[in-house]
Amino acid sequence: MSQHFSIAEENYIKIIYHLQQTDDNVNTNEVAAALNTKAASVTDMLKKLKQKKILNYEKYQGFRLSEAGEKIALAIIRKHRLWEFFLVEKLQFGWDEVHEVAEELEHITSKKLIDRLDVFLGNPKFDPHGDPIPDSNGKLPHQPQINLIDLALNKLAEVSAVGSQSKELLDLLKHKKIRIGTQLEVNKKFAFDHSIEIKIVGQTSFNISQQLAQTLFVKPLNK
Amino acid sequence: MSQHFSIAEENYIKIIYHLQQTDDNVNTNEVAAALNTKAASVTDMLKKLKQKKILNYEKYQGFRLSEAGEKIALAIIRKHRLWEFFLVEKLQFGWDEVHEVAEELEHITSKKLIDRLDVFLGNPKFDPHGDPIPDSNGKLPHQPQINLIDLALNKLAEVSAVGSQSKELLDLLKHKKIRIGTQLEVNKKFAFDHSIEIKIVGQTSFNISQQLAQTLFVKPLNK
DNA sequence: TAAATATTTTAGATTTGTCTAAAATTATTT
DNA sequence: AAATAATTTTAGACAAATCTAAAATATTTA
Repeated sequence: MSQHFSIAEENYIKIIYHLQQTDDNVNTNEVAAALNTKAASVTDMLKKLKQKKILNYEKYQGFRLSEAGEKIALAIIRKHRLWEFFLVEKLQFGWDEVHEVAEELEHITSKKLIDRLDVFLGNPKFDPHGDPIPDSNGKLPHQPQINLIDLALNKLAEVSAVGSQSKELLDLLKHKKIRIGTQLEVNKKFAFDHSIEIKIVGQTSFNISQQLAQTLFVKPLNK
Repeated sequence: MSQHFSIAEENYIKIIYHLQQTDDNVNTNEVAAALNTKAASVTDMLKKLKQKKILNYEKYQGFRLSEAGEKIALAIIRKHRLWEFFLVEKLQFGWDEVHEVAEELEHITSKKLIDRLDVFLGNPKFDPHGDPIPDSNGKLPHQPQINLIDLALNKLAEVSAVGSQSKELLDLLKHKKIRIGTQLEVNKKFAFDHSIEIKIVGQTSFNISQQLAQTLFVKPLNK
């Protein structure tokens, strides 16, 4: 029946999925960089994935996952995000320390396990970083969020997701006391460096860089 | 620092640990049979484990884990049994369907994860099959008791421990008026469903399921 | 558009864990 | 204690996933 994939294959599938969200054609070097490996190794794996009908790929022409490949990617992402939710909600991990552990847990194969875990956690729709969790059919919940940098002035909004899971970013957010669900508004935008002044509800306002504002996503609240 | 072991190595370490509990010298064929592999493959791995100081091994002379090896084995067994407990208590798996999933989960490396899971589960001392769970230092809980299912017929015994603290189990035990110190004997064992008929001192006898009998531990009394 | 540069693929090696078949060693029988 | 049987190890091969170095192709630039 359904094929089995090695951990190495799964890691390629997942990375290619993420890369093709922004690029319409993924290329070898990007994947090599993301997986911390060499271009030659990537080519070898691409051939294998193509042969397994997971990948649409022609030599030198770039590649994308096939429909079957996307389904597999979403199943892995579902596992990753549900485990992250578990680690934070049930085992009191910080949201900045769950990523590596979830990288291992996402390769546990039992479908029954993950569907039961989903129920046990109360069918969460978003992981601790605000990323949407696919349901057991691979459907992603829709979330109408915008980039913080595009938020209108003095409009209340709620932080709904972060653009990366890097230690550096999470450390900065912890320090600024910004987390998923934090309510804030933008008071001023500075043209000089594109930094913005924000005010978190119940705190005094402060400045954040353009770079930070671009990695934060918010859901406007109708006040 | 502390070495890292592959999944294959961990599986060998675990099997050798289990085998050396009953044999004083483990041999190649036993391991091959237990791991569903060939004797030649076992020999290859033995050399590697010896070189890593995990195994006391001389050609043709049989082998046992070194002290370091036993520590590693106990850490893996700890993970396996805690995950089994989690699956049964939190995700409503049947006690008979957890083994394969736990075989995968036991190789997740994070020590922090497993210690937090331990706390989350309430520091259980026995897994759903009644097997003792090593603590975070690798110490096994002392167990001078036997499983109720192994109690000889018509031999008086005293309930000394329960295999879990789950609400469901405790609810059932309350209803059946079974608590620590209760004196009882087994009158009959039924092969069909492995249920047993027990008689609590001063009460009429009744049947209990295999599952319940396996979560109860008793200390035989010399009457 | 031809040359220079960057990207991608191929060729051939390496490591891990496995295998089969044959040789070496140990254990058992008669 | 010699012959037979069983076990264990060695030798050599293979698949998966990786690597380096070189060749092939595509892209950019002058």
